[in-house]
Amino acid sequence: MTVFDELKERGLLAQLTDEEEIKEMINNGKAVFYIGFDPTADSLHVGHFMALCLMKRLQMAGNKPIALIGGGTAMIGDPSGRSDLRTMMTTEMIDHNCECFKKQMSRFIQFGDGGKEEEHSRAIMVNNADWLRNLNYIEFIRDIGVHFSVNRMLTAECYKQRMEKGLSFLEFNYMIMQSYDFLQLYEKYGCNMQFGGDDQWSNMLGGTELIRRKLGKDAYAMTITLLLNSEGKKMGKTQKGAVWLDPEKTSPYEFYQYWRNVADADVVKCLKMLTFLPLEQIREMENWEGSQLNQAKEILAYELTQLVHGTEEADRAQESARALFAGGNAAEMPTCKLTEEDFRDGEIDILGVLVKAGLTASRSEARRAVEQGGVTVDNEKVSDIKTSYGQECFSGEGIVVKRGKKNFKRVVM
RNA sequence: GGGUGGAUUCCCGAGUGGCCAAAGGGGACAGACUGUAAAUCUGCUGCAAAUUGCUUCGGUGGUUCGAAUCCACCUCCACCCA
Repeated sequence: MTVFDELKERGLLAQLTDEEEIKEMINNGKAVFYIGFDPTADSLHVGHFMALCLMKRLQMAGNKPIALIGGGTAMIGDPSGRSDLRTMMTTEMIDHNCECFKKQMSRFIQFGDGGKEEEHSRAIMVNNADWLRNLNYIEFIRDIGVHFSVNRMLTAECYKQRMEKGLSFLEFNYMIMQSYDFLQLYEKYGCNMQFGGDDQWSNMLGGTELIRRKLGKDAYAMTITLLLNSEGKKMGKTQKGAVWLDPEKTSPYEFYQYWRNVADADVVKCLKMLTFLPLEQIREMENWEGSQLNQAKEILAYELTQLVHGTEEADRAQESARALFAGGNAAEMPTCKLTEEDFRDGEIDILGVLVKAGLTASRSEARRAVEQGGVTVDNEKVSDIKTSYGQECFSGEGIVVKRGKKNFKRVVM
């Protein structure tokens, strides 16, 4: 099966400028493509992960990836899919985030050192801060700005949405910056394709048009389907925020649990779009129903955790989850350590334990959880908010505190 | 630059002198039912030493016994005119 067919079958392709041409190029390893990542946070998230997987798939087919870090575009902020102005980030923050991105990306994609001997498909990483931050305004608008029609830009979906809520001139320029990136990469590295999330479509078209007008050359763009759940919301978000790839921000266990808990309707889609499991195997799972789907969820969770955090972490996460939900006691469990200071007169009450363990945000919330019967200690329901524990309870194995069905913490001293 | 309408708790949105920690909805969380799913029903949703106290309604200052609510100035946003 060719890469193109595989991508298509997995439901990853959304919009393409020229299907035949793109097919031919990527199937034969002739593409030099780029995907841009704006460093708006200090870790990559699931959305980026999809893009990285796409990069990997194309790289395996012999195409050359360019990972573009948007140290310049992040200074502006992409208005696409946003209902309001992004908070402006300082240059220091952006640069810090760029560093974090670089580290994380190197885990997924093989980068070359730019040496002459290396194979064509080694990836390169560039930062658009290098050419965007020092632009000369007058020169730039004469040279590049002249090729953009405001009338046309305003009809782009991403701006249309903002016509209601307001759009600043700063953000309005985002599309031009991104288009300019494409032009730069085309000239410097012969980059002939751009891939990205479907919300980037208009920005990407801006680039292909700019290249045509400026150089008279053809360049292509293709978007990947946004990963939406059955309710039409972006996946990879929890109420606490995004599901991060950084283990410090989202632990492997939490990461595993996120996927373990996806809705029935979304499992197969996720398997197809996010994992590298062979399609035949996934097709088989498509016929699974009812509680059998639970198995598919376990596979999904394991596969993804492995891809992101490695086999060892995936095993540990899976083991913990199995043990905990089977009612047993797991060796591997998120653990919290108490210190002398947490005790008053040698004791700590249940509310204190919940807060310390990070299972509730405040004592009030802890109180509510207990009052509603949502708290268990070593599988015994705690119903009195005044319940207290002496230091000796936390020695050795400690105690396992559970809030709700899915939040566990071992508490030791 | 001129005019008009706005800013309320996670979000939407009521409230226009005390009965307001602030209606209603959404979301989140917890319970029942389940399959660590969905749907449904119930509870709950500022903080705390908890029948009470404290902090909150864009910001600062003021009027008042008492302000989310009235006044002044400021900041930000949308719309109309230039």
